[in-house]
Amino acid sequence: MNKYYTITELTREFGVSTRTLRFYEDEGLIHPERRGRTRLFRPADRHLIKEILRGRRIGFTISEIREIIEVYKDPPGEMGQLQLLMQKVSVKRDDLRQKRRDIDETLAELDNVEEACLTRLAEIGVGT
Amino acid sequence: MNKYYTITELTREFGVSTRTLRFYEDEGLIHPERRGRTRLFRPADRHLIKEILRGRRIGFTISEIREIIEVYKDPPGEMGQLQLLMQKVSVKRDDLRQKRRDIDETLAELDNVEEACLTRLAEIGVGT
DNA sequence: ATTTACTTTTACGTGAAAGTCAATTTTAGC
DNA sequence: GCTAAAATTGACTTTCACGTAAAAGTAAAT
Repeated sequence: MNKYYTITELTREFGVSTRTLRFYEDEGLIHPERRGRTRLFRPADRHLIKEILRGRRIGFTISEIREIIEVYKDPPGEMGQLQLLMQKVSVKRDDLRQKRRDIDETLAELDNVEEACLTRLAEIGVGT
Repeated sequence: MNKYYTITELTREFGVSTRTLRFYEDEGLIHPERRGRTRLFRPADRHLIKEILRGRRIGFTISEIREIIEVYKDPPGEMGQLQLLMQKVSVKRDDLRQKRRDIDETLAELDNVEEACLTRLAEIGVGT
């Protein structure tokens, strides 16, 4: 047992290229095992990839993602580092909340666009 | 009356560079007036910039933003175009909803990180 | 008149995040 | 054991969204 995934299985599941996953490894985001030179991805890697892609979708940079991952791996033991981290968390939180507002506003605008479309369609529809 | 803004006024207000605003003009997102060669921004331009930056924050590309702006300027009169547009709107909406979920999940994770930090701080605090 | 503070255009540069291509292995299926 | 499919590395290329530097024009204040 102890399931392994090949790289292409994961590229298919997540809709990314092999280059992308290798890139993430080069960048130190994931550390798949090896059998010879071939990468073997464990469920934990798969899960991590999922989180990386989520971070990517909301606009985190690779190094921001790496930073978060490393905090999970080993949270800083030193006082100053901890405080710095907490500041960053706070900034990120504000950033994400702003993004949420932006999204909500944009969703509302999309509703407007759609309504305008429907109106237009009705006009045209009647005319023909 | 009829207020004008200079380019640096706006860069200061929005925290972007002059290069950015000129770039947006090159890309056809804004069309400030001119006195001689100097750009004069009207309130409408200012408002548009605000929307551009909002689009940017949630990860729209320049051409996506341009597309939205042009829809506002003149909504397509042709049936096929309208339907295409509505499809795009629908896709965008799904995309934004996904992003909102991503954000909520990440906010929850940030809470975890913060709690871990606080726990750590307490441990260290007690020890010293 | 000169300084100071902006503003302009043109053009090349940059960093992030991959994409693409080529030239080898490696592995799996028979 | 062979061959086709899959995986590897490495180098080069691309796209996006500006940054940066140079050279020059404008405008108001001193």
